[in-house]
Amino acid sequence: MSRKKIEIKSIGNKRARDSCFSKRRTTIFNKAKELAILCGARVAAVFFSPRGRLFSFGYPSVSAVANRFLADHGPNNSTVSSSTQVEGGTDAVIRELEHRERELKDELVRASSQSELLREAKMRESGERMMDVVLHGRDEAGLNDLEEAERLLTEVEVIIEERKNKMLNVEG
Amino acid sequence: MSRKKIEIKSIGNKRARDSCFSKRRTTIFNKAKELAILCGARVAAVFFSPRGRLFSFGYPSVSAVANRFLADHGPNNSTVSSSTQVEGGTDAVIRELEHRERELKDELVRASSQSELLREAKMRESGERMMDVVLHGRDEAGLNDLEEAERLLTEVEVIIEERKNKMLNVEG
DNA sequence: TTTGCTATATATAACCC
DNA sequence: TGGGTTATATATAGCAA
Repeated sequence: MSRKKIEIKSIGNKRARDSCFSKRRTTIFNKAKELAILCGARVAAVFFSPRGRLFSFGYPSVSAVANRFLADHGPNNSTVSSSTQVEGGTDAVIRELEHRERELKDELVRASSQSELLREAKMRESGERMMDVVLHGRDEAGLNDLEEAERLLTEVEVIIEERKNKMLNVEG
Repeated sequence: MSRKKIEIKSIGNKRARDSCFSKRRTTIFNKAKELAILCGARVAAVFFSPRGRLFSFGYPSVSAVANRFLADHGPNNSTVSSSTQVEGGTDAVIRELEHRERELKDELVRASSQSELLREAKMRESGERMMDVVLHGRDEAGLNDLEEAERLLTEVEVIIEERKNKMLNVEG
């Protein structure tokens, strides 16, 4: 696409393939972010590299978008979307999700205002519980546990994003 | 970016915003597809338009990519739904998707038969590192650490969602 | 919502590190 | 894996339909 136009077919050379993936992935994630900011959209992207490594990008976060996606395409909902089109609606579902998201954000604000130590202690505790639930998949783990784990995830993800942004601001 | 360079900030004009979303989304999905073909990667992208409509793209499908999380990191399998090709989805398209999904599930079952202990160990290790980075906010934690933490978060989030969905299926 | 147009802005292949 | 360079290939803002 520059010194030479290439066919869109599998790249044989391993080095070239990996390099291509790395560069294009970066570009696509950047473009996804631009799209989100420019248009007020929510985006999530999950890529597996040729070597099987996972890369993801989300705005405002992968989980926020994933939650909404799963709600639309949940277990009891056999709707099928094409890559360029989607069937209508479920405005009610979307409204509910947005409401839930707002609650989560409020919760975040409250959490952020707490003392760092308390927050850290609570989080570590929750984190351990979360990893336990996730890893062992105990059947006794109820919805509440899972939802609590989700809340923690959201919180952690936001913190990570903040750290990353701060870092990028400093570096860029 | 053409007749004029624009700032990356929310576009006020509604018509312009929608148009921009439509064009850029198409481009990004195309680039994601190119990446997948060129590099043999698996990609999934889920976008919500400014108006709240869902657009998704996956190669080979959104569900295949989502399921790969589970195959790699958890004893889960489930249906998220799928997206594919283009154009008006009809029964034929749906049947094809369902068929493909079944194949992918079989593939997943095989993948899941690998040592769970190894997976668990790897994940716990990653989880501990993540919590450490997040809680202590070590400045030495570079972008790579944060991005790794993000990757883990995404994985965990998917697992939790699946557990929740499974639970909801059983209970309700 | 999407498409066509066209002058620019970006992305990127091939090559280095 | 990223990071840099340079000559091209693409993407795209602004308008119009």
